[in-house]
Amino acid sequence: MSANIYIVEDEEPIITLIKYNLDKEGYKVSYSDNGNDGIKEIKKKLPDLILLDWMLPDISGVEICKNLKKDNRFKDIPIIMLTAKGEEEDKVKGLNSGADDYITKPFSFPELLARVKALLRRSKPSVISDTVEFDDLKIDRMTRRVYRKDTEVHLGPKEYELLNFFIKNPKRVYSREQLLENVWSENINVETRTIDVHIRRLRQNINLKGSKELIRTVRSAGYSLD
Amino acid sequence: MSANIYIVEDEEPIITLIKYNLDKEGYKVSYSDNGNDGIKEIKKKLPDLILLDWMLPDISGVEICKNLKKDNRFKDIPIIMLTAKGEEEDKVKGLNSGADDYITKPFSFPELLARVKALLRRSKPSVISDTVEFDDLKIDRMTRRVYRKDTEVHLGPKEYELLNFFIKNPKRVYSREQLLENVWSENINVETRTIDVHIRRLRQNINLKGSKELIRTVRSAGYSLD
DNA sequence: TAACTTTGTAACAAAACTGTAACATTTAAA
DNA sequence: TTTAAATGTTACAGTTTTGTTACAAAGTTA
Repeated sequence: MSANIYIVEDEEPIITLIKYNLDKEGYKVSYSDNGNDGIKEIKKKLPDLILLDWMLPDISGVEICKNLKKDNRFKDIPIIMLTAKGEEEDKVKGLNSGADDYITKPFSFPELLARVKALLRRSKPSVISDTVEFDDLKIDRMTRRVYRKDTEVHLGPKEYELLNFFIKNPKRVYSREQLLENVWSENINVETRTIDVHIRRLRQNINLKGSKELIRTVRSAGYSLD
Repeated sequence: MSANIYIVEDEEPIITLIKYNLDKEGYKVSYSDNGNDGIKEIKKKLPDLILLDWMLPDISGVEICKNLKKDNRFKDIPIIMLTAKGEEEDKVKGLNSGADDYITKPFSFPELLARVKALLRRSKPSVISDTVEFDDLKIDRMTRRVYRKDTEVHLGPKEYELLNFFIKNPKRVYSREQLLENVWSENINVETRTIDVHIRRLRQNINLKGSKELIRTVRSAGYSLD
C-alpha cells in the first residue's frame, strides 16, 4: 500500500532529512545525488512520486522533468520540484516544465508531506495485482481467482481460505486443530472431521487430471501444502 | 479546449483581478462571493478547476473543499486554495482537507497562472481522453453516455457511478463494504443488500441479449467487472 | 400539481456452500 | 493376517448467500 518515492538531490543533508522523515511515514524511499543516475533509476524503478532538485551538478531538474514528461511511460508520475531560489520566474518555469508542484528550500517537513500526500491522492491507484504462487498453482488475490497450470479452477469460499492459509507457510504441517483456529476462526464448534471433507474438496478442485497431488496427508498430524 | 474555472471569493477586487486575467488567457470564468452559492453552482456547473478562498463570510473554504472531495462526482475537480495567512498550519490544513494546491495572498498573477496550468495539465486525461472502454462496453464521461456494442444503454445515476467505479480497476473484486464506501460515499447507512439490487439493475441494463455477462459475482467476497 | 424516475428495503426464490453421518479404504501395529 | 485407528469418499439436509421482484418513499421534470 505504501508508495515508492524517488529523490534526486545533491545536497546530502537534505536527502538525509527527507528520507528519514518519509521512511518514518511508511514510504519506500530511494535516491540519487546526480541527474544522470537519477533519470536512469527512475526509468527502471517507476516510482509513484519524484522529488527533484532544481539545481544539480550535471543536468538541471527542469531538463529531467521535461525528459520524463514527454515520455508516455513516465509522464503520469507526479513530480515535486525542490528549489532554493525564491524568484518567481523560476517557480513559473518549474511548473511550466511539467512539474506538478514545487516547494522552496528551506521548507518544513510537514509542508512537504502535505504536498506529497496531495499528489499521491491524485495519482491513480496502482493496478498491481498481488499474486502468490506455489509450484504450478497461482492465487490472484485481487481478482480472487486461482489457477493450476494456467487453467482457472473454481474454489468455494472455505476452500479458498484454506488454500490461502496453507500457502502462507508452504510445506508446513498443520494439525486439524490449528486449521480450525485459523481458517474457521470463530465458530470452532465444528467437528475436526469436517476438515477432512474440505481438504477432499480442495484437492478435487485443484488437482487437474494428470497433475501431481499438492496437499500432503501426514498421518496423525495433519495436512500440508507440499 | 479552454477550461472552465470557478472562483469562490468574497473580496471583489480579487475576483475582478483574477477573472480579468484568466479571461485574457482564454479561460471561461464564473464566480460567487459566498460559500453556499458557490457550492451549489459548482455542483451544477462542474468546472474543470476551482479557486477557493480560505476565508468566506459563511462556510469556510476548507468545509467546501471537504464537502466536494468526499463526493465521487466532484472529487476529481482540482482545487486551489487562496489564503491570506502565511502560517504553515494553514497551508498544511488546506492541503489535508483535500485541496490540490494553495497560494498565499498577495500573489502575482503569473504564479497563479502557472499553478492553474499545472493542475489542469494533470487532470487533462479525464477531460480529453474522456471515453473509457472495457471489452465492448464504452463510457463517454463527457456526455455521460454508455454504450454496449455501439448501442446506447440507459443507466440510472447510481448504476452509472457503480460502473464508473468498477471500470477504474477492472477485474478487481470489491466487497459490498468497499462499494458502499466508494460509490455511496456519504450515506453509508444503507443495507449492503441494496448493492445486490443495484448490481442487478446495472447487469440488466448493460447486458443486451446475446452479449456475455460482464459483472462477476464472487461468493462471499463481492463483485467485479470482468 | 401530476407524471415520471430513481432509490432503498423487504420478501421470497434459487443457487451455492457447509457440516455431518455413514460407509469405504488405507495404514500401522499386534 | 488380523485388527483398530486414521483417513478418503459420498450423499444429503440444513444453512448461508445471492438473484429477483414488487413496492413505497423521495426526488425530478414537465
